[in-house]
Amino acid sequence: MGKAKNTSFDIAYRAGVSQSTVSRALRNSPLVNEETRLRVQAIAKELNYKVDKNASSLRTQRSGTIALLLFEDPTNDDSLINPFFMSMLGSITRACGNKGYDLLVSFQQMSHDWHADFEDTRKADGIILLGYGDYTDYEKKLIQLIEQETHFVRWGAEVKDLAVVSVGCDNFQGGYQLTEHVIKNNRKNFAFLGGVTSGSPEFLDRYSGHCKAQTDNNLVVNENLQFDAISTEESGHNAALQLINQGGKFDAIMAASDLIAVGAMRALQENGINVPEQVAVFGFDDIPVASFTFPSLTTARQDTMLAGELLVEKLLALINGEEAKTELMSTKLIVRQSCGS
Amino acid sequence: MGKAKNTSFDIAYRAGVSQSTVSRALRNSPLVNEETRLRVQAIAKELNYKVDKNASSLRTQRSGTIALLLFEDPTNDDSLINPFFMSMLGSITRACGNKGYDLLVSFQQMSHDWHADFEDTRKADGIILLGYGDYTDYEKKLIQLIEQETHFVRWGAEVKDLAVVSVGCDNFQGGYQLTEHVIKNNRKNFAFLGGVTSGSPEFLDRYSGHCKAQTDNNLVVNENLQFDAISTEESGHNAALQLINQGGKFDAIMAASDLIAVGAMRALQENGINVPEQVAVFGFDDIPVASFTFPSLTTARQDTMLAGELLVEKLLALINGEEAKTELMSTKLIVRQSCGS
DNA sequence: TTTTCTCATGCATACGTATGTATTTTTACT
DNA sequence: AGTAAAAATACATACGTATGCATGAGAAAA
Repeated sequence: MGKAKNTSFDIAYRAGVSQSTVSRALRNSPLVNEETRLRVQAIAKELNYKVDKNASSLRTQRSGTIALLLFEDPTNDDSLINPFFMSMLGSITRACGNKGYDLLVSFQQMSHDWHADFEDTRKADGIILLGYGDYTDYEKKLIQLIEQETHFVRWGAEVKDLAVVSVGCDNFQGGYQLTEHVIKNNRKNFAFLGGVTSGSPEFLDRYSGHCKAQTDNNLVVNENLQFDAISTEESGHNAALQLINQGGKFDAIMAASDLIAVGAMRALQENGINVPEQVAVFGFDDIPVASFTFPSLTTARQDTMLAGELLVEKLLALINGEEAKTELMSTKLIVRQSCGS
Repeated sequence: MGKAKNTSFDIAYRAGVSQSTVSRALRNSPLVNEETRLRVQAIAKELNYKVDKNASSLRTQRSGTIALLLFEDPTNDDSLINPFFMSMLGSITRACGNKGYDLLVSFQQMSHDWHADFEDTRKADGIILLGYGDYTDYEKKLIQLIEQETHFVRWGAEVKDLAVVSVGCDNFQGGYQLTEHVIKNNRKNFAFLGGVTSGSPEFLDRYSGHCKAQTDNNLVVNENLQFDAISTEESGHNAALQLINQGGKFDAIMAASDLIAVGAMRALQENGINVPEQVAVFGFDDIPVASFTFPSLTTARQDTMLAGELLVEKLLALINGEEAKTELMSTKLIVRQSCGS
């Protein structure tokens, strides 16, 4: 039963060397003779010895871990997490793995007083912030993080006037591209579902691109056809009902996100409005659901794989004291059935 | 610039006490006078002092962290992760948070030689295993974990003859319940899409329940209408095409998972077969997509919230040297449109 | 006043590793 | 062979915390 864990001293004893030599041998230090190194490594493997990360981290002041803070909408108290962020989570996990880092995941309520002390406690070397949310408190927190000299990067639109490294997609371009595509399909009267005045700047950028595409094509933006919505199916459903009930004409709906689009399509179908014949609908994100809806959803894809890699890459640069710049990725138009041929 | 991190010694100095008193005060030890405790805590807060988790873990041999190993299908090399497990991940994260534990997430290929040394390296106090997969190598690994006295629990069907704590859902009951429901809707000729002989025992249990419901209702199981599929939309699509082409009659399809069902519905619609009028389709899991498909999918819900809580609860019990038993959760029939009224 | 006990605090140490410095061994050169 | 340089190894220490043990200050008891 005396199953005390092996330490580097045990390995040292068996190999007939000192503990320091063991440590160096296992880290492939050039200071140690090749023969001894191989012998030590063989013994370590035989005894199934694993370096104690706590001791190692304590000594080196490096944890080899990155923390991911995922902000949830407080509205979703059930387990349904925004699928887009889930996808991001997947790619970030992979990117971390490729770089030899572990990933600590923490869900937080944006509204609550979230804790980002993973670096203070030395549990992580840096932090990735993910999730839309109320920007008023958010910025305060960012400033706090900067003051504490925490290493972090974030997903989303650029934060102006703050020395924050962000990775985001070009929401303006995405909105423009989508709208232009639908205009070419002979739609002229656009409605927009998504919070523009309040809420996330991402939605505002999408809306701006959406409007610019219209004016560039000699269409007049009808601001009465814009209805606020947050990124849930239900909210999209509600907004679409408002739109339907207000009476004005429209033959296309841009939803600020795919979830909103899905909810909007449901509302339209419930009201006997045919998609895409009567009304074209398109979203943003290209979440997995988008290809399975009926009709399948035309949308703008954000490259989550690339995003994850960039986030991790830039964070590691910061951790290593290097420079890192905010980066905007372009989106890709995904044409499916919901906007006609 | 000399921004050396505060240690408990710094707090001690300011408070005019010893480091040990600081440590005790911060951990609310009854050994320390209330007045001093409050004073120390106030100073710690003022200096934004955070306990160094590495040092703490090294000393206590407890990390306060749980590792989650998520196995992916090697087929999915793009970022699309099984949405069911994503949902589980969400609930596990939450459950960990509620218990004051951090969560380390690691994606692994079941086929590769996965590493589960988080406990050996003291990065985690225990491990949760999640994901279906090839069981041949899997069991070997489990045995290895047991031999190393690693604390772990897993999601899935009970593993017989092994002292492993599992949390799973009653796949047999779920298959039975679903099938019985559809039989009541006057369907008589069932097809089944999902790997039964090879692959995960979960699918086999669902199939068994499915068959039992038929025989209990005086129907004859047609084994020719069973086609293998893994849990992806594409695989479901392929299996359904095989089913359609083989010529035999069927008026209902049970898919071993929702993703398979979604793919099957696509295949049916492509072939002009109406769901649910001509063929009823039902799945298993109740992934988010299930409610957004057209027609929306009748399925069996696994309570991922409860599952996550149970997994964490049982793992913590094991870590604390207490007993923990394997537990089977019942599924809930979710009636939607894909099987008729 | 002396003794005993309780309560609060300080001292000393160990957790397991990584690394600067000192020491020994080997090699190279005169 | 003798010395200098290089290579390989050992020694010693620090990372920051938690905790057993010793100590000190009062309070209560004698």
